Amino acid sequence: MKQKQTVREILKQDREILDLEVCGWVRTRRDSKGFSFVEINDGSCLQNLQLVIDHTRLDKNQLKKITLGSSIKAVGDLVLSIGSKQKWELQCKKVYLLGEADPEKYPLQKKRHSDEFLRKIAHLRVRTNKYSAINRIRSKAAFFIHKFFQERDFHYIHTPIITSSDCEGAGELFQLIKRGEKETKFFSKNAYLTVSGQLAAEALCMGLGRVYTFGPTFRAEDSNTPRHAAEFWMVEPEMAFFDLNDNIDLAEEFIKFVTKNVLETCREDIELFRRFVDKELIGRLEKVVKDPFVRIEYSEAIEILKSAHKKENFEFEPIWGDDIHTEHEKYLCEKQFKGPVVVYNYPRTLKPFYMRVNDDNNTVAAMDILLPKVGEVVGGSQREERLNVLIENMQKKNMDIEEYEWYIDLRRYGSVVHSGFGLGFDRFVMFLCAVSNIRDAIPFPRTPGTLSY
RNA sequence: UCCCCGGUAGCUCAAGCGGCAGAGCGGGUGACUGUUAAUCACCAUGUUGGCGGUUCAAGUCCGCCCCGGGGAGCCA
Repeated sequence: MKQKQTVREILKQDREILDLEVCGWVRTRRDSKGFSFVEINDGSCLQNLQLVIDHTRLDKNQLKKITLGSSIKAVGDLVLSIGSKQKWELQCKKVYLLGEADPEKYPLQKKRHSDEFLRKIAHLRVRTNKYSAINRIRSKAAFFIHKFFQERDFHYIHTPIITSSDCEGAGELFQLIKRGEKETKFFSKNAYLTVSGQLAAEALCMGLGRVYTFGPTFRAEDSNTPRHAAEFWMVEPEMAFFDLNDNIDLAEEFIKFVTKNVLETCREDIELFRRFVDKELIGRLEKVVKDPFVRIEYSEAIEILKSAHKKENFEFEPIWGDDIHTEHEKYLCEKQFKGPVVVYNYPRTLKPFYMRVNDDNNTVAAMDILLPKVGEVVGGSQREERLNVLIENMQKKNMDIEEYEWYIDLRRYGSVVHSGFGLGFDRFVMFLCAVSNIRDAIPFPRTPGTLSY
C-alpha cells in the first residue's frame, strides 16, 4: 500500500521503504544520459528530496515539463543514496506532472535573489529556502507563545479588532467607514482598527486572572522604516495581581522560553540564517536564553548615556525627561551590555494615562525590553489601579472620561494590582531569524504606499 | 513626514569628458552512465522607471513625477 508522506517525514526514516508517494515543487534538475536527478521541496522542511527518474518511466513530453517550479507527484522506493550529499533518494517508478511552470517565465531561479526583488513577488517567495524558513519559524514561534501561556494558566482571549477609541494615543488610527458612506454611521460613532487590545485585556484579566491576546493590530503612522508595518501582530498578556517586577520576570521568561524552543525545533532553518545572513545569530540567541537580562532604571540609563555622550557623539543629547532614542538603544544593547536590556521606571510625562504612578510621583512603573539588532520588542507596565489617580491622569491628558467609564469601572469594583506588556511578534521573528526588514518577516506586509495582494 | 543613495536583459550588475548598450547568472538547443551551485558547446535576449527639456547626438546633463533601499522621527 502506498503511503503519502511529507519530505520531512521521509528524510527521517531509518530504513528503506517500498512504494512511497510524495508530492512537491521542483527545486532543481540535473540530467544525465537516460535519467535525471530532480530535487523536490514540499515546504515541510528546508531539505529537498532527491528523485532519480529513469527516462523510460515517463513520456518525453512530460519529462520536458519537469522544470524548476513545476509541481509533481512521484511514486517509488526510498533507497540509500550513492551520492554523498544526501542520505536518501527516491527511485521513481512513476512520476506525474501536476502543474507545469514555463521556465522562460517563472521568475525564481536556482540562484540567490535579492530581498527587494522577492518582495515584488511575495506570492512566490515562500518557494525559496529563506522565506519558507522564515514562515516555518514564524509558525513555531506562534505555537510556543501559546504553549508558554497555556502552561501557566493564562487564557487566550480575543479582543475586538474594531474599536471606538484610540486606547492610549499610541499612534495614528485607521478609520473604518462603510463603503459608499462618507463617515461612520454604522456604529453611530467613529470606528477604528485597533492599535492594541490592552484595555479590553485589562477588563478580562479582572475575572480570568491571567489572559493574553495574540492578534493583528494596526497603525496608520506614515513611517517608512525596516521595523514598521501598518498591520502587525502583537502578543499582549495581562495579569491580575502582578506588579512591575512580576511583569518583567514574566516577559524575560517568556522571551527565553520561545527563543529556546525555536532554537531546538527549528535548528536547520536557524542554521540557514546563521550561514547566509548573520554568523553570530545562534550565539546571540543562546545568550538570550542563558544570561539574565540586564535591568536598569530609566534614570540609570540616562546616566550611562550621558557619560558615553562625549565618546559616542550622539546626535541627541541624553537628557532626563527625553525619550531614549534609537542610537541610545543601540548603544545600551550592542555596546554597553551586549545583550537584552530592560529599562524601567520612565518619566511620567513620556507615558500614557494608564501606567501606574510611582511613589516619587515623577515616574511610572513602565518597562521596555530592548533586544540587540531589532531594538524595542516589548513595552509594558504595571497599570494604575487607584481610581482617583487614574482619573487625575486622564484629566491631565485631557481625555474624554465618559468614553472610558467602563475602563474606570474596573477600578471601582474589586480593583487589584495588575500588569501587562505587548510584544511585537513580527519584530520578534526578525530577531529569531536575523532578518533585517519587517517586510520579510511578514508574508504579505502592509506598509505606507504598498497594498499588493 | 524629513535627509541620503539607487532604478540598464528574467536576475545581479558594468558602460572615462554626452559619441555603435555589455558581462555573469538564468533561459533555449545539443552532448555527457550517479549528478548535487553538475560540466562542455552553440543560440536569443533591451521602450536604459515615466513625462518633458538642453544638444548634431542623452543610459549619461537639467526639471517634475513614480518606484525601491538606507538613516531619522514615532513606535511594537
